[in-house]
Amino acid sequence: MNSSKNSSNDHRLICTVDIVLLTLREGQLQVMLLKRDREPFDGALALPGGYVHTDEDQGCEDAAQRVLLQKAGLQSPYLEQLASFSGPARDPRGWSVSVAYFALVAAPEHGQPGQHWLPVDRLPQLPFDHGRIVAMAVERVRNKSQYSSLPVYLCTEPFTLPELHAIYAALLGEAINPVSFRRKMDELGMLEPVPGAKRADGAHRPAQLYRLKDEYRRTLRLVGRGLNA
Amino acid sequence: MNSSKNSSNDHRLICTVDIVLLTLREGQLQVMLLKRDREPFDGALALPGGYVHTDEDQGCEDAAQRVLLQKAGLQSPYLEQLASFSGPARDPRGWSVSVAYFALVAAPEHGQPGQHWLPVDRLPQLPFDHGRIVAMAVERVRNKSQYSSLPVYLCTEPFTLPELHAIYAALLGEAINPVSFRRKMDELGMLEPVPGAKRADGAHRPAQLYRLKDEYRRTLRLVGRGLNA
DNA sequence: TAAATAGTGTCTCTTAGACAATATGGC
DNA sequence: GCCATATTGTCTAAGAGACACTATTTA
Repeated sequence: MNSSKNSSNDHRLICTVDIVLLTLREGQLQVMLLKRDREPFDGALALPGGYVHTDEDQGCEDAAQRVLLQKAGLQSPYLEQLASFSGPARDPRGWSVSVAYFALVAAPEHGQPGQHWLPVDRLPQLPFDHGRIVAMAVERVRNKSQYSSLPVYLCTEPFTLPELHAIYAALLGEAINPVSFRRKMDELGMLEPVPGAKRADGAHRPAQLYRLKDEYRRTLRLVGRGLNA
Repeated sequence: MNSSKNSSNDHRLICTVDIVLLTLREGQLQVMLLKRDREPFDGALALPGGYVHTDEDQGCEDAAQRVLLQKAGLQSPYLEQLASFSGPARDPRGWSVSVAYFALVAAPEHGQPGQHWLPVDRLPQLPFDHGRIVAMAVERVRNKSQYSSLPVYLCTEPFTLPELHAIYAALLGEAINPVSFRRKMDELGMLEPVPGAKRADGAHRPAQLYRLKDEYRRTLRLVGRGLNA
């Protein structure tokens, strides 16, 4: 049965990667969108993405890194697979699978030309199913922020504890007890003070600068019991 | 540049789904494997899987449900997307993407013919990258069991609290304080006692039987602060 | 030295775990 | 009634939040 479908070519389909590149600026989680320069949806703002190149990529994550470098000029920020999205209708070119990733970076000083950073809570309608993809990425990031060190990847090193505290609070959308916050960061043992370095930022006591310990630079740390926000 | 690759056919590739079907029997998490009846790896034990059928599936999840029905005779147990696995070498047929799902079922009375249930902690070498896929599924399930109602999908309804307690303990691999466990289940408000129904199981007080409230039948509940095991 | 934020000490409150007491069915 | 496990009550301990206090800088 079904012999007419059994050539393996019948099972080949379009496979792309899409990147939800997130940062925090002005206290808001923002996503990077690019203006598309080809059909479909030529001219629309959309997630950076592209085809998987089977001749060079060793996996979809390679494709994601490639897209990130080419389209955002970024080398290896925090990158995590989000989920795959698939179906006959999400891409007008036909039945497709997109393996979506999300990446976190510290707010870039100068965006590259053509990059548009938009607050994730006030996005226009996006092409394909990019709206859903962004929504899932945001949910994942907010959720993980409750019980992990994920938000450090939104900071430029070195950073102060008050700065990191503000980032957690912005992500979670609520105040976090500063005493508990310090206790937790202390327990995690992931940060080390930069000797003698402080950040003065007004007419008051300057804050100690911290950096990630090397051994935690590429690893998430989990907070016992979460931040209990 | 690259104009030689720009026909969309160059970007089509093999896409499959694989299912990690898990259950708990004899206090162990076990995974269902099938003996493959074709190349590659003809005759080897492997995860049930199959090609995505672009002519009938509305998405990879449809394909997963289809595979689950055809190969395990199961209709819609708990099913969740795990992750996608891809690369040039994982499948000898060429560069491929597999969207992996995991599913939970109560221990089936009589396995279907050809099904092999093996404890996840003592698996032989598996073909493709199925070993890695199973490992990730197990990690996900154990992790989610710490702070959600996921394990109820491993129970046959109705069940008693001591039964559910034993399932959590087996999954997490450690004792759980029974008083805290009851408190948590109570707070979740997800279970309701089946009026008058008890399960007698020896020369002692029988236990109250519970069932999932309808509104929670397809939803995970999250435990505040987890089970703190 | 006043103002302002950084950072610490400590008390309180919530919640998890320990343990003891009670309940109930089979024998 | 005895045994074994179910179920509940209550005390204790650990950890989170509140709040007050000290530290350190600029103006």
